[in-house]
Amino acid sequence: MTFNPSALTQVADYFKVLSELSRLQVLCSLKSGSKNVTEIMEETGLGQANVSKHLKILAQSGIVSRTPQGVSVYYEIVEPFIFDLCELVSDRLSVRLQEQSQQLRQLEGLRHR
Amino acid sequence: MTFNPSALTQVADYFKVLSELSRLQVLCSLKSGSKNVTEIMEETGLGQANVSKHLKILAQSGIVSRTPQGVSVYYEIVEPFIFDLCELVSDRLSVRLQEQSQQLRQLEGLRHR
DNA sequence: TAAGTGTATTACCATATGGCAATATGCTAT
DNA sequence: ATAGCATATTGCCATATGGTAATACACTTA
Repeated sequence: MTFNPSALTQVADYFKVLSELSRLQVLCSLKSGSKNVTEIMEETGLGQANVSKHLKILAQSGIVSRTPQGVSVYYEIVEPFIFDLCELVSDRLSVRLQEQSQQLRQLEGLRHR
Repeated sequence: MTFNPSALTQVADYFKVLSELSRLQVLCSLKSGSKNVTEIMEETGLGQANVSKHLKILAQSGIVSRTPQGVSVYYEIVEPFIFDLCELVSDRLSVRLQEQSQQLRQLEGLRHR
């Protein structure tokens, strides 16, 4: 246990924010730049209250920023770091699949002896 | 939305596994090497049923391996990659704190003009 | 000021999940 | 075979959380 409990808790909470499909969808829709709630709704297909709730969580966790602008409110990624995390995980999952199919092929080879 | 929904779901699920303090504690206790359930219980202070349940989740998600050995069952990290993820997040959180205290100092400086 | 638009909040439901006690299962040794 | 230990599973409870409809709030424009 090289991590202390408090730090571990913070790490867990960070992962928790990224552990919901809807939030990842919101983040991905913000990847191409600042957007307001309506635009995010349209791009993700999520409901208004839902998007608002998720944006609040993302803003509170410091991943996106919130800037009211006239009638609407624009949100923007302030921690592109999260996309690095997502890509690392995504890559790792790809590698897994490759390894699995590799093992499958080896099994197939054995069967035909 | 450069990610497709299916891949995003898998990424979210991966983060979900890492988003619980108890599971991170179990993983950290395994960082120093293979351990059985009792050892993990002692090191983490978690209950037996609890540890067993979390280990099942970790094994199913392919992060740890399970090898029965006599009376006991040994678990082992098979994806050290997760520690990279944790460190990245931990580092990012540290940087945040530094930035915040930096901003605080700047505010202090302004107040004393 | 009133109407309209965009966003936030509230209330509610359904579901998921962590923790725990009790029980079941599995292995070992006597 | 039986007793004993280690692990897994089950059932239960409390809590947390996502989704949605309804409502409240904020800003703009006529």
